[in-house]
Amino acid sequence: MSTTMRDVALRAGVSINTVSRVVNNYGEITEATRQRVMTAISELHFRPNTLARSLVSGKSLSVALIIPQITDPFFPDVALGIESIARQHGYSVFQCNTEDNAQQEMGYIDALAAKQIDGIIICGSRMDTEQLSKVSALHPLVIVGRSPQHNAAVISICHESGLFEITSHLIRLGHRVVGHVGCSVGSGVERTEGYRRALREHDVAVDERRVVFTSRGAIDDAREAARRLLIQSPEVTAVSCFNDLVAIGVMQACADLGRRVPDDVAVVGFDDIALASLVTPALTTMHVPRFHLGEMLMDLLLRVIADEGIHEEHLYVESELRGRDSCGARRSVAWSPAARENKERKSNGDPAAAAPLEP
Amino acid sequence: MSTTMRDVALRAGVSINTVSRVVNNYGEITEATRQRVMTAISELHFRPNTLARSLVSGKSLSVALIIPQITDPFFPDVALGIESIARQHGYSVFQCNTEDNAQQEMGYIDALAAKQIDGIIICGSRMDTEQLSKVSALHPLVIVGRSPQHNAAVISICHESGLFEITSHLIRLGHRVVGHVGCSVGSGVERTEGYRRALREHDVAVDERRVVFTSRGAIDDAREAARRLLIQSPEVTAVSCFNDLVAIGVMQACADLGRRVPDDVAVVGFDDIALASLVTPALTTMHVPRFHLGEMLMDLLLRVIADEGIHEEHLYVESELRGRDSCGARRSVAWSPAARENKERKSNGDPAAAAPLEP
DNA sequence: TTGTACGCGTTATCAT
DNA sequence: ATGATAACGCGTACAA
Repeated sequence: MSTTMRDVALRAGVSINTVSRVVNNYGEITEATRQRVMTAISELHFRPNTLARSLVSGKSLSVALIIPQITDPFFPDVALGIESIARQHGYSVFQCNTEDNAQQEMGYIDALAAKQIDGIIICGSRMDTEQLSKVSALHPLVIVGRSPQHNAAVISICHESGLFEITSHLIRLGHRVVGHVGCSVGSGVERTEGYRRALREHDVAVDERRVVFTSRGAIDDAREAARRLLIQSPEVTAVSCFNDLVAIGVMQACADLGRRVPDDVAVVGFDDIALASLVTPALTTMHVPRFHLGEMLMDLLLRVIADEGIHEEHLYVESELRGRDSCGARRSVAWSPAARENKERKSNGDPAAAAPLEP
Repeated sequence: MSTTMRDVALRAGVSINTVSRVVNNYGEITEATRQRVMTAISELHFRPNTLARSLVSGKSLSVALIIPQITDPFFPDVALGIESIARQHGYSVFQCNTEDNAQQEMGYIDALAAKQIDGIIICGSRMDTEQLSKVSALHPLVIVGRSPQHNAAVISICHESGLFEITSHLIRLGHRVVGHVGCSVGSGVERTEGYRRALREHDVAVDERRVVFTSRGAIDDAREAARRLLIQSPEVTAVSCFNDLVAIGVMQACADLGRRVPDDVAVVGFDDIALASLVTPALTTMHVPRFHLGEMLMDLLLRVIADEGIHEEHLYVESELRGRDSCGARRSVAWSPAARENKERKSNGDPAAAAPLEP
């Protein structure tokens, strides 16, 4: 067992209380005794027992980060931002992967409550709105990326408007038959809705046969789903996707079927994970500032913890179009004069790279 | 504040002790009182306070995972394996990113000790051998990927023999001028040594001007380093790398300098992160079973925790050659008849894919 | 300025 | 079979 305040007190010839005072810089002490205590502390390598401290204070100085899949490259960046702010404030972070399983997510929340966690951050929850409300009523909680009203603190990525923007981008490039590979869980619903709105607002027909879904947003699933889409609706000239991983699956499906990207099919993603700029062709996508999102999440959680009681607050992180090569030139189209010029440049970059669209 | 055993005891009309008994299935109790307590527990939603429990038991049921960079795709897989086993045994995992900083690493260890952590897993430590020994003497510790003797429990990736194997693979393909982009920290030293041994054992001259280093094993650094290498030693026809990220940096540098991969320069990586099979050309690399490594680490840590006292044990995880496209055909070389055949196939796959080499 | 005593929520030893 | 009671290590009114 490690050394306790008792040991230090004995060694320094003072009471336990005095030790506590110097450890916490509280009350008044003679410089002499403070020194005696200090040396005793360092001689014995004393570290206050956080457990005992937490037991009396009621604060454990630890929070939990619940994510569906740490292996999805989206989350590590967020996790790093969270940990960075947490560290600065003396908080530790429990890592909780739910493996996309709502059951496991609830199991974690239960276990964490028993651990006297001070707060919880949930990214990409697999629970429903009602469950989240309940959790929010019981624990300081910050969630990311769901609809606004949870009587909770939430930071949203602009899913709907993001997919609206990038799908609009495809339409402006001249595409009239735009498919979509979505995700049936989490933020997938909102993102797909943005796709639909873009088509509607630009008077492009929405045909639900050109919309397919993956259940996990993983590359392999997407490859299969995209294969179905491209075979059933070979007329699509562009595909907007739930996220970058899905987009990469779509590009693989294109390769499988002998369709060239971007010449035959333009593909766009979402999130701008590192992978997006490394695949060939480099993926046009919406950049989401993930590290910063993590920082915002932890900052907000600290405020929620400080306020006792329900803390309703809703923030947004803006995403930003990153034009690359995967939706480069469009085949000649009467509609857009720009398309002609683009054709000359072949797939040498997306026009948006030069002139980003306004939101 | 949450409900305590006291509350339950009051409600059920029994003593606190009795509640403790039913919660922990210990001692003998009448079925009647057990039921009374059980209903009180569920009515009040009682969860035992882990902090208090830990304070008396001396075990916190939580461990820490220390890694240099969660954003390096190598680590999330390991983390997932660790968490998977940890969960099964009721342990929680603290996430600790050191940002490649030994100082921060030590800071974490200090803080964790105060948190009464039951054990620590360190991947890719930035501390030196002596510091690690000290830590190992103080806490149940498992480390990964350093030299055998730390009077600690360690699981090693076969760095040296892995790079030996893959570099040998390049030589067998006919390459006689093989460069190397290494990493100056962590396991980089051993890996580079494997590269050197491969050259020596195959009677290929080792020329240190063809060896350059990155300080972090990141893509951008590697791109710069490789640029230097390719300009200073344009005669190299193959490059073996510290890891996949570095290999990708090397491929980028090749693109920058107009050298084609694999036609002009063959490139091989290490680790087989998801990215490796997604870049173009797909990267030939050594596959490291990361999830399984994570499982082994946590299993071992549990044994270390069970044994009190120093636990010396040394396990290995084998890596395995994954032949892909990045070191495909070799230009005609008198030495190897196979090279000729390969030439016909162009870069349609690495020979190793069909016939993996024996270790 | 310093020490005493009690409580945080639980487990465990000893009575009853 | 159940109930007092004393730890576990620390914070903090309150007393000295």
